[in-house]
Amino acid sequence: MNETTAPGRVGDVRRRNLSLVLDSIARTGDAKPSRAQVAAGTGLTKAAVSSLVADLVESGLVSEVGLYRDGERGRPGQGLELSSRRGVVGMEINVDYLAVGLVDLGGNLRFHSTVESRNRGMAPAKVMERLADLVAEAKAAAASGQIAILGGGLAVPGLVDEQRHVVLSAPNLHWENEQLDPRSLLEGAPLGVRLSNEANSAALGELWYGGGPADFLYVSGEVGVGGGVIIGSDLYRGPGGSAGELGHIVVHPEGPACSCGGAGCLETFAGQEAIFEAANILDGSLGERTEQLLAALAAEDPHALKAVHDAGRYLGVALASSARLMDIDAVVLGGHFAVLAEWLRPALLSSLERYAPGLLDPDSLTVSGLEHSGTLLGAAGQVIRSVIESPFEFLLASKLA
Amino acid sequence: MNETTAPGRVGDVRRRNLSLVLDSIARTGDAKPSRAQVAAGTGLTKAAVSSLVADLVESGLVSEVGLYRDGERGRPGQGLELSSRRGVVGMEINVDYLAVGLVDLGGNLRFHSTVESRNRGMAPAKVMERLADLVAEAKAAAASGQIAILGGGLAVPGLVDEQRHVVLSAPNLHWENEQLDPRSLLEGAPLGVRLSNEANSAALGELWYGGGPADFLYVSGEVGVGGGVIIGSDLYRGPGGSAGELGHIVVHPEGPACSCGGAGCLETFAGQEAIFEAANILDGSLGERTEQLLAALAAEDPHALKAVHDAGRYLGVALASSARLMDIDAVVLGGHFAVLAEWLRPALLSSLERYAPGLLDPDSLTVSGLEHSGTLLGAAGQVIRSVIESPFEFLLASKLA
DNA sequence: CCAATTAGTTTTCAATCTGAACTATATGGG
DNA sequence: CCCATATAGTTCAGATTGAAAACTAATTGG
Repeated sequence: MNETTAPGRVGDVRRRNLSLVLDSIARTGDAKPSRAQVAAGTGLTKAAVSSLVADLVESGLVSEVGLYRDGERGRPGQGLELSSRRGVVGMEINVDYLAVGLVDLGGNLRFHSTVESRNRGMAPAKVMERLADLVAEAKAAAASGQIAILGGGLAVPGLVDEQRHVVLSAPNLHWENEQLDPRSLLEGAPLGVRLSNEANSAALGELWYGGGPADFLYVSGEVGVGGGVIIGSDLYRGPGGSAGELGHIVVHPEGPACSCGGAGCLETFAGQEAIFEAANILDGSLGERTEQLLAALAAEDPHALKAVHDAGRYLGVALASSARLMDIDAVVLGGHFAVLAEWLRPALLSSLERYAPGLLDPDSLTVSGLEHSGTLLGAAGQVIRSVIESPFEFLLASKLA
Repeated sequence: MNETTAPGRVGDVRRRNLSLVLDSIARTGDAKPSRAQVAAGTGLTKAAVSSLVADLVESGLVSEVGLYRDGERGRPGQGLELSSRRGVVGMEINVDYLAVGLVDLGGNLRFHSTVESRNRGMAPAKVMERLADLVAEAKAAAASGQIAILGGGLAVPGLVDEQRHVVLSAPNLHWENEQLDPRSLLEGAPLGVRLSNEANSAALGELWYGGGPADFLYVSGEVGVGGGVIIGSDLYRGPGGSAGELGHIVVHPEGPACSCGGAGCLETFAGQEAIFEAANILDGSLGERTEQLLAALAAEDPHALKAVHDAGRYLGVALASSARLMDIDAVVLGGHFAVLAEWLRPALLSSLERYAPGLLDPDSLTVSGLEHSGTLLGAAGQVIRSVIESPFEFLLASKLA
């Protein structure tokens, strides 16, 4: 007898409606809706919205921004917006860089800083130390902008246990079962720091801040090939929280061994290392090799062209299978794949047409426009969304404090 | 601005709790819990449960079944159960047979009948006519058992549009965009007839009535290879309702053309036709050929052994990819695969170990125990679940009638 | 036969939304 | 300048609903 659902109480109605109102304000975004508009948009009465908004304003999540005047007759409304005085720190640890950003509740990136850092093989504690320096900059920016930091989101290129703050496996960093202490980066932030997977966060960034559709597969070609599955405007995490491993879909049963222990995985054909190797580009940092690859492609070097063509072809195999299995009809390319999109796209589309004809409209294969801030925005966005989805808990916490 | 969520009203609490109570009674199943036990199980007060149960009893969904006595002191409770006087008709159209069953709200199969019928290429209207004869038997059984028929579920081996009652594509029946009128099979049933995919229904049958875990992939080897994805004790349907197409995962990029227009799909290696062909068993009906195959396997015929071994190997490729992508760690084999499990299993397990080492525990690869009634139970079960999940709507409807 | 125990009902209360009436503040025509 | 009109937002009565506690019902066991 699994004791699943909690009983409905009268008070639940308010929890839900607080979230509904907050979400409505968040969606309307720059339009800064009045209470009356929120009422119309949500289906609640003006009376209920007034009462709900009062709580949200008191908690500091929502602020009134002057009068709303549209030339019409009648009393003007008070514009409402998610407070720009509350923010979340987005953080990213990747193989060759660290990045930090400050995102306000409205989703505006108020501060952003990236530093190169060869993190592969570096001890997690050391990396966290470097990250703390960057976070200090973000804190300073928050202080000067009078932005209260509510929490943070930290994205890493690997599987994570969100609850226990453990990086279970990040092969490209050479990390395995590393216990982190991300909370210490932002002491005093009421919502703490949320650990997440880099590709999943990038997918969510695309969804919330990049204009992504309600359902899509996000494929990130970093050193590994990561993925994020967005279904119904939500991240599909899977029962154990590690769904979306597009890089380890088997695309050729006789393919080479993969770092995951399997064989024939997409990553062995379309990972950065695999592409560089096939293109015969072996020297330099990742950034330098990317430059060389782009130059070779521009010069129509046959090795480079074939390397990218093959990557696109196998990416097509993986996406055809995934799209069929999960019934998804849109794909967003990120990371390395976004950079290579021009050359990758034709091979990918023809591969999709071969293995799953008619399944994906070419127009629904798009490239992320967020570039390097997508992961950051997504990591921070998860904390922002958690507030929008359960403001009641936040209200309670802020009332106690 | 997508107008998504409806506002929470005070009355929603009762809707939810009606469902909670009904679900609690359904789960407890044969134990026939008292109101006090339901209260303890749900977290509601006895007062609330009393009031909720009163509505459910009045509607006929729940019945009181005498006194509950356990030898303890104190007033005995009234046992509660889902009414055995309310039933749903499960129906299945498959390539070579038709089946009908009558399932009461408690999930008991009260009547079951199957007839052979070569439906491949037959006009849908003709098939529905034959099905109606079987349904008449089920109606008679319901009448003699004083069971009121609330609705029906009809499963077909193909993609369906549940809302419009259209079979979009059932290649093995040679049906394409066929408009059915399943409602006419059960006129007067308040909940109508729900059209569903065969593999999805079988997966749900396994979940509700076959003891399946909360998360698993169901693979049904019928003429085609179908699949159902169960996540969090619910069917994953996908944005367009056609998720779970395990049969069309690409398992070899140089594989043969598939009936779906693609190439290298699992179905071209592990579908019944493919296995029979590889085993060199070419004559007779599907049932006869299955007998021949089993005999050949028992006789250790090398063609037959290799055919099944290859099917298992490619099934492993597809399951490794799917399990990784969706983060699922259990598999249930149904249909043909259940019949062949003894020979299929070793190849499948070694394939899984090769392509996704450590991902699936061998113990979590199981065989469906429901045999041919799984699909039927699942098809009917969907209607039963819809009542359990929103009894309020049912109460309203039955009050109007 | 009565104390103890458990089941189920009744009563009172608080939370919360709806709907209608009311107040507040703007525009625009005479 | 003033007032009709229109829109925003607030206040208040009414309805629904579950929690909590008191109460009634039915059984066991000494």
